[in-house]
Amino acid sequence: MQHWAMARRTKSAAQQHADAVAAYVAAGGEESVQRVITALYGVTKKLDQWYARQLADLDLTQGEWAVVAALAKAGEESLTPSQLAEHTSVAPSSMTHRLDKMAQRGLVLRRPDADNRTRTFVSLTPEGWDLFIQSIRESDVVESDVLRGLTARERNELARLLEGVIAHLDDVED
Amino acid sequence: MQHWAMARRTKSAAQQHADAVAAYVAAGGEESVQRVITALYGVTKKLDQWYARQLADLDLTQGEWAVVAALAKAGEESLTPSQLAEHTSVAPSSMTHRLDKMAQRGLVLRRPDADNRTRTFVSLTPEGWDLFIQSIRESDVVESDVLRGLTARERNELARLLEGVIAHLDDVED
DNA sequence: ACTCGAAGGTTCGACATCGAAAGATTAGCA
DNA sequence: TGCTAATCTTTCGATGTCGAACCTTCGAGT
Repeated sequence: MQHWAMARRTKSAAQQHADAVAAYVAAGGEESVQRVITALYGVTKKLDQWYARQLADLDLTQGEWAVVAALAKAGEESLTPSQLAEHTSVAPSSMTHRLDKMAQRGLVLRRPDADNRTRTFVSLTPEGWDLFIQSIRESDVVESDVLRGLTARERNELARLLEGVIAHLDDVED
Repeated sequence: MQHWAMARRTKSAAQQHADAVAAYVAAGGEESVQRVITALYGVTKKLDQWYARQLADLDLTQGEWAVVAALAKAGEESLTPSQLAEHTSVAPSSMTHRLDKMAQRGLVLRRPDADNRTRTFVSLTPEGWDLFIQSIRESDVVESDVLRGLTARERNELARLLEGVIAHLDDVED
């Protein structure tokens, strides 16, 4: 048996995680910190891969989905293109063409602000809402699957800890 | 006091998290799942914003950093452009120009494989390693700051739970 | 009322990324 | 050996994103 036969095997997610943490710690990172941060990105990477496939099925871009989700989270309130750019981490100039495409497809609606004519309001159409709801339901299945290694108790504990991190997020130096 | 005076205020990270979970649950997602997944992305979003600033200081692209990190994780072994594309979630064709730029800058080194002349090995130069180590040390400071809302015990518990999720990641249907 | 600076959205040129196809090499097999 | 399929990298045309400049409109101060 030749050693290189195994050298090119695909590594498990756990092994990749361990390798990454080892590299970060070797470079001077603190272990408990790197374990958490690396694990966080390990999980989101796997989720992102699945989302990419789901979005391809819906013929949606990652960025277009971000717009739908941001508008859905805003509920009844409309958002401006600038606010959408901020929420979806993109340059305002990029939002113009994105909204053009989405409006043409009937997912969003642009409406001028009567009080301030430099401003434009964007909102979800019923089709946009349908897309959002359908997507969330499909995602929920996979997300549950990703978390199935945890008991209900552990899942709640995980949520509690992460929300504890979020609670202090605004205090972090920008 | 007018109600709209507060309507445009920037929301706290915790409030944004709560809004997002509410929207997902309203759309049919299961609450405990959505709390975890949403919190996960809430934390990484904040981290991504900080990384973006740090990378801008180093005059590095997100994608270029991903290449440096992937090579560092591989340790002494070299990786091929295809493997790098796989690891950094990018099309192989995109890797060509990226490596061109990085090689010209002296961060990576392209070396032909003597055994298989269609293949090319890529490795970090000493300058690339320096960049990696410097970056990790700077990141570690902010990452620690992000996690400072947790006690040492909680941080270990968080790492344990996330690693539990990762352990089952390979079983998830692709 | 007038001016000037700020804010919001869009246009523009430059560049990164993508998928498809090409080019080169290797491995399998008759 | 010779043929074919597979693998790996690169090239190419199309598209999305970015930062800067531009245009319009609002608001504050005189």
